[in-house]
Amino acid sequence: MKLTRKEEIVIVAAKLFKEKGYSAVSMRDIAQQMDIKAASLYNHIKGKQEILSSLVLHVAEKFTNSTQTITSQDGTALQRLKKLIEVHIDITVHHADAIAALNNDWMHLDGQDLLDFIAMRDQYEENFRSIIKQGIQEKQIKAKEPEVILFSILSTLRTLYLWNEKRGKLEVNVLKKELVSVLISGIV
Amino acid sequence: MKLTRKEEIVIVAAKLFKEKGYSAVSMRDIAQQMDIKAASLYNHIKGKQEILSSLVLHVAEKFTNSTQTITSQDGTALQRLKKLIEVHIDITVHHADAIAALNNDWMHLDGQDLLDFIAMRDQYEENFRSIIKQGIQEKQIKAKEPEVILFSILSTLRTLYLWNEKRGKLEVNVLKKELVSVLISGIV
DNA sequence: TATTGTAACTAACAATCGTTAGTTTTGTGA
DNA sequence: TCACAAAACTAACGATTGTTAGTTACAATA
Repeated sequence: MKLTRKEEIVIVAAKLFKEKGYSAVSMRDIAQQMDIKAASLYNHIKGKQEILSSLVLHVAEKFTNSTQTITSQDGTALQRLKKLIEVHIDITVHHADAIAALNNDWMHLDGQDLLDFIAMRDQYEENFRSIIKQGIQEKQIKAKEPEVILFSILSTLRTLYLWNEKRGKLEVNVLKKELVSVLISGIV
Repeated sequence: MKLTRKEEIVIVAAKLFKEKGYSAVSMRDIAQQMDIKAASLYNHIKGKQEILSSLVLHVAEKFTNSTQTITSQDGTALQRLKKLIEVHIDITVHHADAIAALNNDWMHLDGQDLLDFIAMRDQYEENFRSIIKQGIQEKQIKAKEPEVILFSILSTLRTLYLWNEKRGKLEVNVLKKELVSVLISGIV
């Protein structure tokens, strides 16, 4: 499980991007954090943009792939929705830094990378939406405005990366159970 | 209701910050959007930092003040929690651009402004937390991990600014009612 | 030992950044 | 009409940006 030098750079950069955002982090910042000079980075990567796109597209693909699997599974809409939430939590816990960039810096992607990202993002969202609508049709989910439900769940999941450090003692499986319960059944 | 030139600048800057983030927006970008040259901005503001702090601290104070009022009101914890959510929605709908900066660019504040912001943010969060804990004690709210409940509600509220454009047809009062219902009573 | 590929280095580039100084235009009230 | 303040302008500054060119240090392999 030895990391390539490029992978090390991407990981270090992700931490910095999370703190200050892509635009506020310079190549010299990244280099300093790796104890080398900025020019040396270019032995391993094409440029700053490549760091961002490696970071963002890699984890975006992870989301897309996991989603596809679940959507084509058996069970009720509500069961698939729960499963979707759990998988999102799993990925978030294991890629918190990359998800910070995905959430906050995706607009700094350029060209085809940007188009690819938006396509995956839209597809991911559409997946959630259709499952929620199925749930309403099957009368498992309240006949509320589906967009409000979608927005509420996605907001919580997308911001989870911020909360991952403070999670602390709370084990992942407990977090999953509690969060699914709060999102699905409410708090009263 | 005539705006000062400084207020115009802050409003224009807020829109740009929302799109690309504080660091990626140059003074020349802001100036261009106002059809003047970058140097002319300095007749009205001290610098780029002042734009950010005007933007962020102003709306942060609005949140803080509204919160204080509600916390010292009568009623059950659950009623106060609902009221808190509604007020948050109100402020968000009317200051969506400023809230983008508050969410994503607060770390670029400097000196006392940064300290003031963090203090207000922590206080706001603590307010929500204590009301939730009261609700659990009064057995109106499920005895779930209070941090999970807090996180779930705050995440949704904080991300609402993103969703404000797509809200479109949905009227503010309907949004409030639906969102409070989803956050409190769940979706099943 | 000689060779080769990896990964670091120094130095510098053009472009852009926030900002300042000094000057000119524009609008308003006496 | 004149005076003054508000708000624009041009030009330029030093610093920092991402990146390139060319060179050197070091380890593994033949």
